[in-house]
Amino acid sequence: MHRDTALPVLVTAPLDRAFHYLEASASSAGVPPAGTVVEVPFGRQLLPGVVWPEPAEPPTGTKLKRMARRFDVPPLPPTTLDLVRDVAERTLAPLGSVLKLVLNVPAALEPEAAKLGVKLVSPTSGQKVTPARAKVLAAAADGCVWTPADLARAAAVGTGVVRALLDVGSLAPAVLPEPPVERPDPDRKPPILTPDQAAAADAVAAAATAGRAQGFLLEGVTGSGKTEVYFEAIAACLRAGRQALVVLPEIALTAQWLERFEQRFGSTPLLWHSNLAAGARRRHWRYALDGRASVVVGARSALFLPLAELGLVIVDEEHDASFKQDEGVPYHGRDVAALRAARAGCPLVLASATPSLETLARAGVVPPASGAATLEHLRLPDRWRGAAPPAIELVDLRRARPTRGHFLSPPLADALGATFARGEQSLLFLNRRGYAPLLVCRACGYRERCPNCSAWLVWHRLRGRLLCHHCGFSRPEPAHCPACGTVESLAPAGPGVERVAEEVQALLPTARVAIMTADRPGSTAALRELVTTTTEGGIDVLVGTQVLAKGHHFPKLTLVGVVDADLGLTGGDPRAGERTFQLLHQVAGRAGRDVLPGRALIQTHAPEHPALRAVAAGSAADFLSHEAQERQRAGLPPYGRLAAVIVSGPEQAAVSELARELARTAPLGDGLRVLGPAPAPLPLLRGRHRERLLVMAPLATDVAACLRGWIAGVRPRGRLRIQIDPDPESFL
DNA sequence: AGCACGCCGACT
DNA sequence: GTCGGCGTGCTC
Repeated sequence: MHRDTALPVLVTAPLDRAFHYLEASASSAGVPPAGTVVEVPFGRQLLPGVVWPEPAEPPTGTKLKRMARRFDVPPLPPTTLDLVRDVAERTLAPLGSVLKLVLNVPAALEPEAAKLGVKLVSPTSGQKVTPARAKVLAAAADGCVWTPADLARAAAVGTGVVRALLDVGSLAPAVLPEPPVERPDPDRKPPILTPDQAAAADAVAAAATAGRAQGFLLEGVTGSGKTEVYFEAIAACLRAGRQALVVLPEIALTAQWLERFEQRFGSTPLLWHSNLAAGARRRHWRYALDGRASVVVGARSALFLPLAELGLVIVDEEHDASFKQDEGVPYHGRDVAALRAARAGCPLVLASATPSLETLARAGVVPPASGAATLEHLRLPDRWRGAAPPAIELVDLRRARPTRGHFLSPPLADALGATFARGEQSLLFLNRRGYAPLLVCRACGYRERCPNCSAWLVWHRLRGRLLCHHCGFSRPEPAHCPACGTVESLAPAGPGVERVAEEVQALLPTARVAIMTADRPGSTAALRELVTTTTEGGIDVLVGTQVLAKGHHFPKLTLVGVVDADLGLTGGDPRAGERTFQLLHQVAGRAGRDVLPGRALIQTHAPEHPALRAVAAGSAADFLSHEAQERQRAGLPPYGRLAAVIVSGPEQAAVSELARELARTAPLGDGLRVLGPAPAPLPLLRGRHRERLLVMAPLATDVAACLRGWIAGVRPRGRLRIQIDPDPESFL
């Protein structure tokens, strides 16, 4: 007879501490270890949570509640609990919010409903055996448990026949065994590597085999064969009996990528992304935890899968801005990957053709931020199969002007015509959805703006609507000016992809032109189909946004046109130049990936901008060292710390007042500086006014701790919110 | 995050 | 007289 033990439980609510509970049932086997996944009554709801390792004093004078149940899954590994702590610490998010990222798989915790199949009982149970029934009985003669649908298909009959045999008792219900999880085979088809690839692969593989916590920057241009390198590192990790995790931008997770994996390893890896069906989600989460998953490939949320035997972490396209989460817990996938690898004591590979300045500094390519470089720099200098890099030219729009109301300069229009005439494909890149970024009244100058945001309404002509790209507000396109009433006076200003596609179609009436954006309705399937059509040569000119930059390989694509290279350079983002370089380099690299030589034309009003000159020269070295110097001088990341504090609320005056109060109470010392408040980049967003303070500090300062203390002293009243991003990537 | 409690304005 | 707005505080 022993007393109930009180155990601290961290619940998936935005709270920063554990609460105490009595064990689910006193008779259950042993005290649940830390990491045990439980369900507890919290307030008047039931929430999932984990038994938390930090011993804390149970509350006095309160009657403890009892846990509702223990879920039938293995305890979360200690490294996952460490990760929750690490991420909460760095992002200033409550522990419970981070835990929610791990446990955000409600179905995975529930016991699986046993799937029922059918199996043969007695082939000669005396019933009348029709030819169709005979076929089913023959198919089921192997004694295996079949799903009714599979059995009917194998016998080439309808499912009705199977049902009938169940009724007469020739077949009986039986529990379907779980399908075995495919294991990628590390020795299935090792590729022939170039000497550079082999050297890089050996370095990472050695670290994976030894279980060494070592970081690598794998740098190589598009087509240089980075994927083959980390496939070999994955193979080494598999041979060592550990799990490998590959994270890539959601959009780069394509069928092509999976095919390459399957060719190398003979089976597909475990997938993890936001559109996963509920059943697959459940299975994959459990396989990650129970060790049946040996290779997981996913978007940034895969970083929170509870992999117990992690032996390798790879971040592909590590520079990609989509690794940064801006809502909820503001984490950066690249940093979380580093934390995971460090906690697991395993190698980390950051791969990119255009690494971020942060990563270049850690690899010592530009001066390291503090002390020595920590990443080993692996380079793949050549394009795979010797394909030549595209010839990149800047088109100065101040000289080569498009005609009024058009957006393609004469050189780009000519190149499009010539490419089409040769039967080759072109790609036009413009990071702007819709037909035109705004409508202007020719009579009175009125412009349609969003009622909830400081933004113009974008005209989507194909949908016949005006849309706000920030809050989703939409209204039908007006027939007359809402201000002065003039009919048919609203004129589009500036280009979107729809308008550029229209211009191409007018220029090349017989060309097959398609628009590719990520937001199209029914996007995933439609997008995949468009990629297939294009690969097969069914499209001549593809006009699209950012989605075009990633992952696809179109053999006949030889011309890339960038309609407006200056879009990303406006605004005060200190990373604007770096971003522009990375994006344009990647887009230009889409041209001529196969035997045909590629060409890229980049239209700009600022051909002298260092980022654009670097793209044109195909060399980043000068630009990056210049960029590094600038950041060093300004004390910006990676040479200093930067955090954003955004105050928002429905009333401008209250927002201003709170922002000023924050500025007044800002902690001084430790070299910490607070700039602002100033209007945030979008001063009105979703009906909320926003002001921003920027915090800058030397690397040595624990900015998270300073922010914690500072914000704790200020109570936001009413509907005011204080939002902290300890590492703002985009400044929205 | 939920969810209750509690305190003030316009209705059957 | 009550219904319901949301500001405030708590959850073992």
